[in-house]
Amino acid sequence: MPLPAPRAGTQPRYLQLYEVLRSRLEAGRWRTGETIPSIPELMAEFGTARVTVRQALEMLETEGAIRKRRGVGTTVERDLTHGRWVNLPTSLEELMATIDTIKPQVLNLELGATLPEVPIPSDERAAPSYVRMRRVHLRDDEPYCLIDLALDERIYRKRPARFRRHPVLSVLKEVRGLQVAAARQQLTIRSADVDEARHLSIETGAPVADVRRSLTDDRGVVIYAAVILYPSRSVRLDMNLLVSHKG
Amino acid sequence: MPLPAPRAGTQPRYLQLYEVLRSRLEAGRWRTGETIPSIPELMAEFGTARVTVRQALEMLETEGAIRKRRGVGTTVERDLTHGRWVNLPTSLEELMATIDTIKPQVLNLELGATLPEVPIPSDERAAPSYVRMRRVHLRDDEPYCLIDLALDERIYRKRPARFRRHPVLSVLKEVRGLQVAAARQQLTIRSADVDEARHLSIETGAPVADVRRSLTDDRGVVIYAAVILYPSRSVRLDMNLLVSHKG
DNA sequence: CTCAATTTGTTCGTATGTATG
DNA sequence: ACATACATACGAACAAATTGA
Repeated sequence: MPLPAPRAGTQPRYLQLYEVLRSRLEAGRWRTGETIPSIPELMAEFGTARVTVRQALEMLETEGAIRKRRGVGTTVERDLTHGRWVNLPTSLEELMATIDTIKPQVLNLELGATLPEVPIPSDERAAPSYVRMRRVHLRDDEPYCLIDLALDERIYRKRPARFRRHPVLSVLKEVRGLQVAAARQQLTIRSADVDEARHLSIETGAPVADVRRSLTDDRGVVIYAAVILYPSRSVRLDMNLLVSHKG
Repeated sequence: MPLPAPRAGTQPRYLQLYEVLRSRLEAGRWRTGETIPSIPELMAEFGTARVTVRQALEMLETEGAIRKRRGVGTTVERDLTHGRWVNLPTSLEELMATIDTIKPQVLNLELGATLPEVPIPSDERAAPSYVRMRRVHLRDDEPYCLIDLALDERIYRKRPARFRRHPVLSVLKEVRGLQVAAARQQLTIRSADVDEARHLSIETGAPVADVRRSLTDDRGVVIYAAVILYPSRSVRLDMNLLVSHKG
């Protein structure tokens, strides 16, 4: 009597296996040229059938990450350890130093708008009106983040064209007489909605890093607020834990 | 002619739908008692069949998040907006202030061990030997993080029992004559390995937040290093962007 | 009270994907 | 490669509860 296929999870086995093996390659468990565990070993470790292991390995081979050779084993072909991460800025300086070469693609622009849903302390208040833009940022013609931002309209009017065509924070430092008194960001992981997934070329429901930022001037007015979405696999955060907070 | 089932992605449709709807509930799109869109509306929005939508809603109903009533519609039962997040510390003070009530469960303890794979600057060096512990931290008897840590054995020997039974960093502040000169942490999102998933009661391949921390003393010796894994859905990071780095 | 519209519940048949042995 | 079992997903038709005109 054939055993029923006991599905440990919801994700197909061969994909789980693919993800795990790819993670290991990215983590550098084996060097380029080294031999990874044999198919029987992987069968034992993951408790799957031969065909299933092969299916996962085939995906990696198609990517050019590994190479299978009969009688030899499976070797690492391509170095995946330098995975392409977006390093999320953790200070205002870093944030404003964003490379100016990024060309945002504007999906949507609205004047006289309100703030997006960003956590704001009770002692801060909104500006009379904002420009609201929804944009996609591309890197190598691949979308890598989706932004819904609001900028104090009075500031926007000083350099509308530049604000439309460049990262807002990098333009902000050109504006004279602007005093940023508070800056915060909050990161959580959640599922991509249908249209969010479309803009980022990922799957609906896939995990994304949801980053919410706000900048406040010395009068307690929120001059900038944004919700930024990244495919979570491409996000990295480096934090210096020895810091003193200003203000 | 029945259309072939076009699988948009790899994750089953009903799960994608479940994730998205749950995210919307967590984001507070509808208040408790309010009616969410009808099944035909959801069918149209997501482009799925009736049964598939129902399958996703059933999962939410099982959780007690919603309630479906024939002829009436589907209403929000439980408030998911106050999701239980683990707030990741972003400074050493916060890190050391960890509540002492957490009871780690030790999976593994090894003396005379080496450092885990944590990014270390070239001007810092390892201690002669470390205690290496693998532990699971529980909250409400539910596992919420998995730690693989290394602590300078000379420091461990000063209070071995306390170091075994409590969060290491909270015990570290009791050690006299210790000068922490550098502290860093790095966060990335990746896939859970087989045994990692088992310890965290999640599925293999599910996204996890991989946090790597290190502490260095005033002589440039790495006294503590750890790889901590959280189910990524339960992680939140709040950052003050206006900081000045010490050192 | 009746009727129609809306909403969820149930059940077919069919096709395809996944996984085993 | 093959036979088998189970999961996923669609579309369609019909049933049952609720609401309001």
